[in-house]
Amino acid sequence: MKRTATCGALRKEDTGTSVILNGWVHRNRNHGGIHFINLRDRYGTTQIVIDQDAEEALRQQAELLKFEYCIAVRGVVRERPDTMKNPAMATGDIEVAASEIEVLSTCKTLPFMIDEESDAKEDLRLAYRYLDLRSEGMQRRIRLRHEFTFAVREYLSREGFYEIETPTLIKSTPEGARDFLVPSRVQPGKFYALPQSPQLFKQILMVSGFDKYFQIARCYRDEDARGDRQLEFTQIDIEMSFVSREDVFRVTEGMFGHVFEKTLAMDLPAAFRRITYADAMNTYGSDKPDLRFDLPIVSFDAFAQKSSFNAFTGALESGGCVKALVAPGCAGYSRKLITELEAAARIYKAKGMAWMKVAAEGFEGGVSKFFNDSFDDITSALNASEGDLIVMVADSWLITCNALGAVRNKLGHDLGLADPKRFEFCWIIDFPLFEYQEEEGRWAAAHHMFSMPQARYLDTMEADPGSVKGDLYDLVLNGYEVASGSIRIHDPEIQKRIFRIVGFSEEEAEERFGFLLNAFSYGPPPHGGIAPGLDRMLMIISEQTSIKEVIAFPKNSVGVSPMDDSPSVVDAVQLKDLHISLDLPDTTETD
RNA sequence: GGGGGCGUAGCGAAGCUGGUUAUCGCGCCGGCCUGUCAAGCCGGAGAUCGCGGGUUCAAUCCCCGUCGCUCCCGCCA
Repeated sequence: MKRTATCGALRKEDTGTSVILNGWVHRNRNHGGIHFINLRDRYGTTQIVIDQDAEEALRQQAELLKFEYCIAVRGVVRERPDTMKNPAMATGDIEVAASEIEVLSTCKTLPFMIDEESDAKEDLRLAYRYLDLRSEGMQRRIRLRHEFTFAVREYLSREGFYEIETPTLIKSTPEGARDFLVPSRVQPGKFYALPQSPQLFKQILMVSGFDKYFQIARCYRDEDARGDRQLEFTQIDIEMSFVSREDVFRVTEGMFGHVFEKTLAMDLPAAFRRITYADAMNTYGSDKPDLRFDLPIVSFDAFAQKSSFNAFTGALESGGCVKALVAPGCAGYSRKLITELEAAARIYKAKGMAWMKVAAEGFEGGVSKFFNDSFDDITSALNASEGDLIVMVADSWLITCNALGAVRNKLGHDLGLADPKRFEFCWIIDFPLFEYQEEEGRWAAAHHMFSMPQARYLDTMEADPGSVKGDLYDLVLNGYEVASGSIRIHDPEIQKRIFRIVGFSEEEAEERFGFLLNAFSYGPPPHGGIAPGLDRMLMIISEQTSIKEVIAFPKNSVGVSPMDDSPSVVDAVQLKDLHISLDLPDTTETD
């Protein structure tokens, strides 16, 4: 019995039609005389009825149907009596009166119920992912993922971009994240790496003249997972020639505008807000600020300076800073709640968090005695009023920013200021090009070595690497970094200078990136690009906090796929073919 | 590498400053039931309380170790 309609299709207008439906038994309700089955497929759910006057054989058959049996039903569409309509169901005006049922396959007792969202533990869901994917929530998110990538392809193709595939077996480049390695059988002792991104290849495609490129590209990074990070993930990789940052921004904004309209029926602003890295850190304590709420961080240096509070003056003397954050209406916070806020600050290495409550006539509690002299000046500088809680951190600039940024995020969350239905994009620009590696005592590329320094720093780059801003940018959405990109270096002389600053010898550069540098000696065009993370983006717009919810077959937090049990031990024969011998730690099980 | 949380029937949870037969909901099995849509009612089966060791007259509960999962810090050019 091949289906003539899907389980989401039938409406009042189909009354009287004879149909065949195929699907899974979602619910089965037997009332003795009358029998209801909710039949489910990708498209929806339709109520099947076996009436009291149906043939005895059919009624007995219905009795035997269990959860998730895959069945075919022949029947006639009929409108439900008015009082029996279900407005919560798309097909709730009708039902199908069954005349024949065929069991296509049976189903064992389920390890967990197929509900809208499963409440089973994640590992169990992943072990039975094929069942978990039947849930309404997973079905909806996988469909959203399809629609999203479809809209991306639609927009970029229309803008003249070519989708070009790049290899997934490539040369290992030790910079950046750890590579996943793939041994070569034919070349004993040699390894391919899986790409961390198509970075070098897309730049080479620019040299080849494909001046607008994109790819929905799988990337691999052998680093520990996080809620928003998976060791295997997908990015929308984009690169363009003869462009400036403005062109990359325009395409990205246009693309997401199109995608949000198509997938969420939502209008985005034509251009996204821009914040410099320094401003983002100073005001929001993060280079990926959540702009759905304000809660700005304010400098407290001036008040700290003239106070007699040693923890603050000490931080200033050692070159640090003091910053404050107003928690609106939180003067009633208990010691316990304040300690929880402090814990958020401590995660990011703050040694402590000072606080005081704003009362009508002065500060109360915590460190108030040091600052009551400046009550009016402080409340006006911080825009604080009675009933607020002021929290402060004194430390190095970076620790202070990060710590208060964490407190800000916690407050935004706890006070319900972060509306999950709002999507606040912003560009973070003017990133430093280099960062100093304390342990190694050298400068390193903050992003990667192929990003262009901004023109005004070209003369002073070697003299003061720390001050150099790159033509680098991130796209941030609701507190997550969702894309990162830059204008690349196409001038071999500038590239050589960058290598020198990060302590990369010409031999080393030649060994690792020789093919790229060589390509760049054959008329490379100026170019730049960006790479939005598809999974993370989908996670945010589907209001999830785990990236696993938008990936059909994700790995768990330790890189295992409980369904197919990868990674796994392999045959000695396979290893021998690959010229590999194992040197395992004692504790490792090898089955 | 480090820190927090969790592990009790097929699933989700409760219990535990140590004490008879380990509780509840869902699912499963049997019965009843003519309009439900998380159907309802009655009955039943199902748990070496993650694993190992220790303390104790007595351990699901306390202690030590270990394994697994989960979130976070580090890491992620």
